[in-house]
Amino acid sequence: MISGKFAITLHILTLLSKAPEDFLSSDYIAGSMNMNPVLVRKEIANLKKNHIVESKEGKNGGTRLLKPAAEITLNDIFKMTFETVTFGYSKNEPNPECLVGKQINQNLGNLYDDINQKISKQLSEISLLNFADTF
Amino acid sequence: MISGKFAITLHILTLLSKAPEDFLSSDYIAGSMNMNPVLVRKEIANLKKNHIVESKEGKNGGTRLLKPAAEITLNDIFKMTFETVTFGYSKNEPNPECLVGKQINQNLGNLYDDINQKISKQLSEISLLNFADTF
DNA sequence: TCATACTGTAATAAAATAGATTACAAATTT
DNA sequence: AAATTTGTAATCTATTTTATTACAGTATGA
Repeated sequence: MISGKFAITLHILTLLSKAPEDFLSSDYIAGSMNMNPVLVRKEIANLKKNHIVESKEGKNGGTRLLKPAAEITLNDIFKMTFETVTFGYSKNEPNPECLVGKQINQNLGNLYDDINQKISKQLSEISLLNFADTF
Repeated sequence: MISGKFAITLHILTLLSKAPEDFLSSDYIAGSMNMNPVLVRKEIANLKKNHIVESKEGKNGGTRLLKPAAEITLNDIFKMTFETVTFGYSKNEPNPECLVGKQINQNLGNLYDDINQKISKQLSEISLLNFADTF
C-alpha cells in the first residue's frame, strides 16, 4: 500500500490553480475528490507549512495559491508528501553476522538514492501549470 | 507503507548469487534476514514463477539460481515485485461531475507511466551481479 | 451583534494491508 | 523408515491509512 498524499495534494493544487484568485473551501475540494474534508485540511496544513498556499478562516474562508502555478514544480509536491521513493526495506533488522545481512540496508539505500535523484530531476521539469493544463 | 517484497527478493537473490551451485534452504535465508521462513518461501514461489530460480524439495533441498547473476537485472526483480511505481491514487472514485475529478486518475497514470519508464531503464542497467559485488 | 460558515486540530474508530505464525501434506535423501 | 525440506492454506497480529466526530476559534455580513 502507498499513501495517497501525493495524489491528493496534487489534486488540491490543480483545483486551486484553476481559480487562483478564489479561496476554495475544504468542503468544496473534498467534494471533487469524494473524500473527507478533514483529510483535505490536513494536506492543506502541509501545503501551508511549505508556503505554497494560504488559508483564510471564517465565513467565505478557504485556501488559495500563494504563488503562480508555473512556479510550483511536481518535485516540490513530491518532496513535501514523500520523504523519498523507496522500494522498501525488510521490516526486521537483518542478521549482522551475515555478510549480506550486515550491508543490505546500506546498499539498498544507495540504490534508492540514485533512483530518487532521477525522479526528482524528472519531476522538477514539470510545473503545476504544465500538469493542470492537461485537464 | 510500502511492502518489502523488492528488498526481500533482492536479499534472497544476493544470497543465492554468492553460492550459485548450492541449494539454500528457506530457513537459512530467513536467518540472514531475520524473518519468517514461510515469507521467504512465498517470495521464492514468485521467483520460480518467473523462472529465476529452481527449488528442490526434501532433505537437503532448497533453492538456487537458474541463470547467472550477470543475466538478471534489477528491473527484472522490480517487475516481478511491483506492478509499477506510483505515488498513489486517492482511495475513492473522484467526482465525475468535476472537470478535474473526472480526469485526475488518467493524468496521474500518465505521469506515473513516464516515471516508470525512467526507473525501469535505470534498473535494467544494473545486474544482480553488479549489486551483489558491492558486498 | 449575532447567526452562519469556515478553518484548525485532537481524539477515536474503521478499513486495508503487511507480516508472522501454525499446521500439515508431499517430496527427497540417507 | 526417519529426518529434513518445500508448498501452501488458514489464521492471527501489527501497522498504516483513511474516515468520522467533535468542537473551539475566526471572519463575514445581514
